[in-house]
Amino acid sequence: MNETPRPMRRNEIRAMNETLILQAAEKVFAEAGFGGATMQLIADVAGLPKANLHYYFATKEELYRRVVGNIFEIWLHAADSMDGAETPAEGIGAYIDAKMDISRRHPDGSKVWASEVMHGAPVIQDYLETTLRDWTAGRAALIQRWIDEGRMAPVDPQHLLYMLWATTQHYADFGHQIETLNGGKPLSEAQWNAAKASVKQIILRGIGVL
Amino acid sequence: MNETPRPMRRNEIRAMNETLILQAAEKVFAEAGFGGATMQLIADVAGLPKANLHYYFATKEELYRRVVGNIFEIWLHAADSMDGAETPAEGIGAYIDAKMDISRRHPDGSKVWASEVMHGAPVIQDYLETTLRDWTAGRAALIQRWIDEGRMAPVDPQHLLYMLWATTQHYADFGHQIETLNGGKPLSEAQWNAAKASVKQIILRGIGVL
DNA sequence: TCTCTTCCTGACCGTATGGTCAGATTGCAG
DNA sequence: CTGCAATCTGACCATACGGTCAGGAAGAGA
Repeated sequence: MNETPRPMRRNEIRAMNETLILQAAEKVFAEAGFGGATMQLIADVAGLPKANLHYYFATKEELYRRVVGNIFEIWLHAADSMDGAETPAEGIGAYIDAKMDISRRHPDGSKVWASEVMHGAPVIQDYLETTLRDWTAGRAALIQRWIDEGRMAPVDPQHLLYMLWATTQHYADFGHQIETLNGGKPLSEAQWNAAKASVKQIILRGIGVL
Repeated sequence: MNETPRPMRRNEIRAMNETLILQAAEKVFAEAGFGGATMQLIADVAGLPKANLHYYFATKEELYRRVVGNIFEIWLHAADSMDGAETPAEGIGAYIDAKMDISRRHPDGSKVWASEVMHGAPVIQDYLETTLRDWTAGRAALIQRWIDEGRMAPVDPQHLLYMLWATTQHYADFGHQIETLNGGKPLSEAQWNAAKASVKQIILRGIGVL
């Protein structure tokens, strides 16, 4: 029953508690939505008194904003895998892999993001209109270049991107449905690989690079 | 300023008000989520006093359950288009058309459904485990039959279904994102047709029937 | 017309929520 | 060791929420 006597540094305390709160918040927001989530529940999950949450994050909305921002960063960086690619098959295949991994490893964050967009993006509309718009334009141009060079079938780049987002994100957002249809059990390692293979197979053949 | 003097029949009153409330509820639940929606706001949108809502629907959860049930019916019936098909291309193409039309015509309902599943299906878990499971098994078997007959490429039927759901539903659930990336304007008639065509093109080629 | 049932609604209630604050505790610089 | 600033938290507050209810208004059947 001896307690760790080591005193904590100020920096450590702040970093640790912020992380603790953000993790708890992500989970609770994912499960209950912004409106359904309560600061009390987040505090309980984080193992801190509610008043302590308000010490680190002034309002519920500020905390929520941070959670959404975090997942948005992860989401955006998945595109790096698409850039260095030699071929369309390689680039888009890697992007699918990356986004499927996000769905698997950050299901809560994915749900929070989906929920935010679904409700009209009340707090991250500016992101959509700047960062995301630029990002999308860039990738659409890259895909269009591939098409112009005759390296893949002529499809609408925008709708291809939507399909990639939708399909990969589905495994996080509708994970509960998938789990139910899987006999109530989460997908196994092998099943995740099969899912990735299926998605890549259909889409890559669909754009004529298989 | 003359008011319509015709007295309303009992049946009419009930049917009209229930419809009015359900429509308002669908909209509000879609915009705010279950937790974020308030009976007061639904009442305002419906143009009725809040107490009147509780006369027709005892609790918020009962009202929500009805909204979810309604969209689930529509969602399930979209599969009828898949059944009478002569070829896989025809059947799956028609299913994509039907589900894209649902996304377009019932975006609010689609969002409510997505939100419900995303949050672990707290009120319609039984549907998932019975109706949806049977439905899915049936369609997967149909697709598998097509594959066995060599009429389409050998893909995992389950993951193909997920891709169909994800891609079509995306145009409703992430409609705000799509709208933002479309310069802030909703998709036009022509753009919706282009979207349908793109989705069908990629998927149908992806399963080797184009 | 009269009676019964359905429909309607303003006022009200208990509770839970987001947020505040004064004061205790604790790491840290000098 | 001392003083300061950062961290912590139980108690508290105003508000908004879901839901109730008594009593009035209005069709329906005789």
